[in-house]
Amino acid sequence: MEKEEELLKSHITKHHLKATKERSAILKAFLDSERHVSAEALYRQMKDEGSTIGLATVYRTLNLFCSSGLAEQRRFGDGQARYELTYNVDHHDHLICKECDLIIEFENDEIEALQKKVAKENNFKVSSHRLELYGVCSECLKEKST
Amino acid sequence: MEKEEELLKSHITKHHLKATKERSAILKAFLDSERHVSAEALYRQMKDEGSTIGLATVYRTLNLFCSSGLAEQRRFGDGQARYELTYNVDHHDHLICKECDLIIEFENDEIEALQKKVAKENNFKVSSHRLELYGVCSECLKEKST
DNA sequence: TCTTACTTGAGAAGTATTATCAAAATCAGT
DNA sequence: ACTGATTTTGATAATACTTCTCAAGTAAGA
Repeated sequence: MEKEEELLKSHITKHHLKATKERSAILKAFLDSERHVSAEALYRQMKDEGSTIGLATVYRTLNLFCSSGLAEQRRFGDGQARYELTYNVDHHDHLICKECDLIIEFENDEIEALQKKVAKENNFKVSSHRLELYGVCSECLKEKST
Repeated sequence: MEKEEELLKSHITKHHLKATKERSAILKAFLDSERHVSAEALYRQMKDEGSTIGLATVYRTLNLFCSSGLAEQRRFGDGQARYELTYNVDHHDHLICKECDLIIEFENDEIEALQKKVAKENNFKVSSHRLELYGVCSECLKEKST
């Protein structure tokens, strides 16, 4: 059994929830999907492969992943929430291309350290943060110059 | 006439729009409101003071403020968009208390510089960015410990 | 196996925001 | 100030995304 599956199972047991085939199927599809997938996109992807699982269940299950620590919800400007696997993944931030929706992840320890400093100066206990840089990626910049 | 009023007027003239009493009233209320006000909150605030301006017009006008460079739209996790005056205000980021919704603004040039560096390394042309730290403010921390 | 409690799919409902449209208001040119 | 063209307005419908509701189905534990 994969580690993600184990984590989900332990969360399910701990909270007196139930292991269902729908949840396994959605986890499998989620692990298979591209990072930053939306509920709608995951639903379509599964449907195209013959699944009959409803959209509401996909939403419910993605939220379950978030509460079990497997995933995190992100929102980048466009209305849709996106979900990304965070288990065993270091914290990172995002560069988002407004032309082609490319999302690049990056890590920067110096920025993290400065954030901690700012929080301390304001007597804040920070539980999460997000940093997003919006702009145009190199590919789209090339296209624009032609 | 205040500077903000002038800026709005020049945007209106430039784009062949019309100066209306509704727009003046909303601008006045906006300048008077707390920072990071939502459309709904601004609408209620005005209504409570006797205004009969519709919610749709408040939304439209806040968007107008954004395109004229007076304001910027922000989204902090909860579904609502918030608007903040940006004219003559330096760029800044936010600390958000999840307990009491307190929002603290801060500026940090070192972080800004590091962001530029990251963008450069990824050949990104950044047009905007946002950094938000979510957590618990000092007041709420105090309350929790009692 | 039985019972209880959780989960499911379908569609209704909710939330935040934008679109539609007829009536009213503003602007530019006289 | 008058007029006509164009924009703006308020009310409400529509939209987009997500959660809720509920009856029927299913898993877990005694």
